[in-house]
Amino acid sequence: MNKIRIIVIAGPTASGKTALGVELAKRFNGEIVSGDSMQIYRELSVSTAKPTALEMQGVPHHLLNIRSVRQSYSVADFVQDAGAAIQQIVAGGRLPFLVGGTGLYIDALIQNLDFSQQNRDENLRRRLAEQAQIHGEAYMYAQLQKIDPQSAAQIHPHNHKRVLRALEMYYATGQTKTRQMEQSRLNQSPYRPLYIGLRFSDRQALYDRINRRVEQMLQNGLVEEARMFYTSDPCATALGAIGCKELKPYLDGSDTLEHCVQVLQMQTRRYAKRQITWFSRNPQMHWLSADMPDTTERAAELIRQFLQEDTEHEKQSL
RNA sequence: GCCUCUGUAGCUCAGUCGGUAGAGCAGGGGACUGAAAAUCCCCGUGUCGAUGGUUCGAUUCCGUCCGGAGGCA
Repeated sequence: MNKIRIIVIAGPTASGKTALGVELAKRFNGEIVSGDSMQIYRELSVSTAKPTALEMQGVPHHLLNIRSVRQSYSVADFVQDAGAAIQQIVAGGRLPFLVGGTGLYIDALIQNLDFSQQNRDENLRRRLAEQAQIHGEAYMYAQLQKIDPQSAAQIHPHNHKRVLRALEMYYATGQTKTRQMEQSRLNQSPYRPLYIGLRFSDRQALYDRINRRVEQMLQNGLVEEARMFYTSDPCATALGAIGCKELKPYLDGSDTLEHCVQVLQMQTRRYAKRQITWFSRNPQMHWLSADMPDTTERAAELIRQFLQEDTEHEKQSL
């Protein structure tokens, strides 16, 4: 069975992924699947720099606005939703482009990590959190060390969220996280990806863009969006989004707008740094300078080669 | 003009009873399998404002100068 060809466009926030993705999709008869954990939310548009209808230029986009801020969402949902969207695109004879900055989502999809096991249990999670309250986090970590010493060794004792998650995985299924991950890795990926990454040789140039984009968001109605957001009963997932939470002190009247904006810019810069770290470890990434005039041409050339190689590969296997 | 306080990391400041210095924040690096825009880990050399003096030795004590803040005229 032939693998599905997919173009992945990754990079830190504000690096120009959206524009590049649209331009390339137009040239190669493509459609876009958003690889972004927050643009799925209808109520978050300005703060997530979600592409506007104008920016989309008629290119179909999948997985935008598919949830309300009240609904949680996770990698598992994404792998399923994105997989379905890609099937649909391919069935229509078009080339899928996965464009986004959520490294975990992208890797989980392309590597076909297995989330089919029912190892998630909200009630269990709540009980574990209560246990942690009563006995302390160190106690929970010790528990994990006994049950699954391998993952305990990989998780820092202070990373409570992951310690509890590893315990949840075990208690929900009777199998350790280590074991489940081993099995998940055995999965064959149905995809044949071409990774294109956008980067800046000068970190400051990226930071300048981030700072300016936040200013632009304010002009586009960021404060209003944040105000609405907090009246919409947002779930924990949405509450983690960068954008609204930094403006909360201003909305509450406990800080100035100016200072909140500075914090927002700072948080966005840090987020970009984490994204860079994540994508840097992908050995298959083809890095292009985001601020060069010929970036689109170089990306197009990579895709041409990629599609060509793939065709030859298919001929050989016939 | 006089008096007082002050000048130490990018910022806010500790500190050294004289043996060349350390916190917070910022920043940098890293990890990452069901909240990932989340969560977590690691990283502190800087003409101690400048210049003379005392001293074996000065960022620390003394003098002068320069910058900043406040007070009195």
